[in-house]
Amino acid sequence: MTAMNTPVESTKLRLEPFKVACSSCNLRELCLPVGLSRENLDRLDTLVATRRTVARGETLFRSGEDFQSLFAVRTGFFKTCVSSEDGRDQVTGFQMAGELLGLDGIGTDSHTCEAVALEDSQVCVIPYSQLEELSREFIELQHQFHKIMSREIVRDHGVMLLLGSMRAEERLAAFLLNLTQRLQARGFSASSLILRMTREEIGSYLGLKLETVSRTFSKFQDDGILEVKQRQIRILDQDKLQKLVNGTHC
Amino acid sequence: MTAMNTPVESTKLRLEPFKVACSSCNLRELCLPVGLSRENLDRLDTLVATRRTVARGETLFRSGEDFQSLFAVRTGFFKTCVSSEDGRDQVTGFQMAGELLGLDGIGTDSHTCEAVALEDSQVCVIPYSQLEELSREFIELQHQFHKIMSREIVRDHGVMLLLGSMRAEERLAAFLLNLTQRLQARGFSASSLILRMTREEIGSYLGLKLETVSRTFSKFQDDGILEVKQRQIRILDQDKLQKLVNGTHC
DNA sequence: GCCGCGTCTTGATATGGCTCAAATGGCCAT
DNA sequence: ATGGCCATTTGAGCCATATCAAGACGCGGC
Repeated sequence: MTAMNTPVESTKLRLEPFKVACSSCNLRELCLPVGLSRENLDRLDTLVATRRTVARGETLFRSGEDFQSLFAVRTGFFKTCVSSEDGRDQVTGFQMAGELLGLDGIGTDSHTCEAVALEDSQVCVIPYSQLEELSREFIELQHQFHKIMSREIVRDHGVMLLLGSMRAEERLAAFLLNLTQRLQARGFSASSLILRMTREEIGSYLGLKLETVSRTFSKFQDDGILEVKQRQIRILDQDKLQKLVNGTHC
Repeated sequence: MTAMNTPVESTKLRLEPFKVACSSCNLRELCLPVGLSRENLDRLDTLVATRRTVARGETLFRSGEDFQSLFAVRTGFFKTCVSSEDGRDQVTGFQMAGELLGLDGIGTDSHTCEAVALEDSQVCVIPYSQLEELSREFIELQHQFHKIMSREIVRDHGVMLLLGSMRAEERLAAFLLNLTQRLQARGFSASSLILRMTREEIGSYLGLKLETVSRTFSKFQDDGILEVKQRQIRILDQDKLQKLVNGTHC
């Protein structure tokens, strides 16, 4: 997919100065511009003026780095990870087109997690101080921004529920349903997807070891719930997946 | 402690119309007013005009309820829980004086978790639409509010790390250190505390069963790390606790 | 086409935390 | 003080997932 830009010297920050407009972006119904009027959309365009390309495997920002901007995923796929002093780390989320990265940095003016591209990606750069300024001027932007932050908190609570009280099969089922739901909202198939992350990354997100993730995929396949060909997944029985999540397993 | 108001008909919503001022509140350095100038503090006072008393065991808001206001804990102690359709539930946090409740409601205009008082408590009511309005007027309020939301996200990521990758002892150690840190910031002892929640609630928060929590407390006592008398905890060896969290156990 | 490496699968075994069960202790209402 | 109830502790056995290990698969580079 997303076969863009030939590989160049990595780590080098690549900004695209050409004008990229929220007002004409096909993600505007999913992203920050939700709810903005035509005219306010134009104002937003003055703010979101640059894009940045991040090659697969590269880091958009790291823990400890100065926080300056939020990023909206334009194309591609990211993971975010936190790590403790002793080197343990935990994937805290996977982000796809239209989703915001960097909200963690606002609280302390420096990032507390790192964001890594899982495929060649492009993000829109949203300078935070300008976003604050603009959101003081029009209420819909303020509103939408607050909603996005709040939903991130709610999402996190959902992950806590998953990590705190679900068994391996339930976790993986919940994960797959969540992914497909989000993909579907972006116009992709509800039943067929390509995983952009490794079993280990899925495991980290779900609080499981990669072997357990792999075994659970195999079990789902044996049970006729999924067809698994490496990272290519087809969902054969959405109902069973849903029932697993709802704890209808006893 | 906090021996206030004699028990009355519960569930009944109790508002205190008398003027309560952020500007003279001893929590203003921990709470929403952080960073506000004298004069802006006065403006904030016009917004935060009522308090609400919540008796131990009562609910401040429930999942599904309309979201109208945020709440700042003035005195007392709360837990927040989310629950899945199948009745599983998960404590997502414990809140003490100066901390905000209700941020989950912004995203969908209705609460997605419930907040229960673990002791007789009092909260300041912060009407959300007025908060938005006022934070469009002065930047410091906007800034502080955003920081609070962002820190909640960062806190949640920390809990994910805990739930996803720590063992029981590490979880409990991290929990105790976090509690004492926050209590200390409020002028309480760093080494002695009274738990306001049951073993089961701690377990839910930490993704453990109550028996495991109890056993781990006992083990910490045997190891000379804690003195445990029911809910009264004294920390005898803060260093060992810290080392447990940092994974220096191998 | 073949090699090498990273990813994934699968098996065997170990174990941390869960489950079930019973006993103890505190506290409130009488 | 007494009884009853809820929270807590503790024990014994079990199970889900981790760990360790080996092999298979697939992909990019030569």
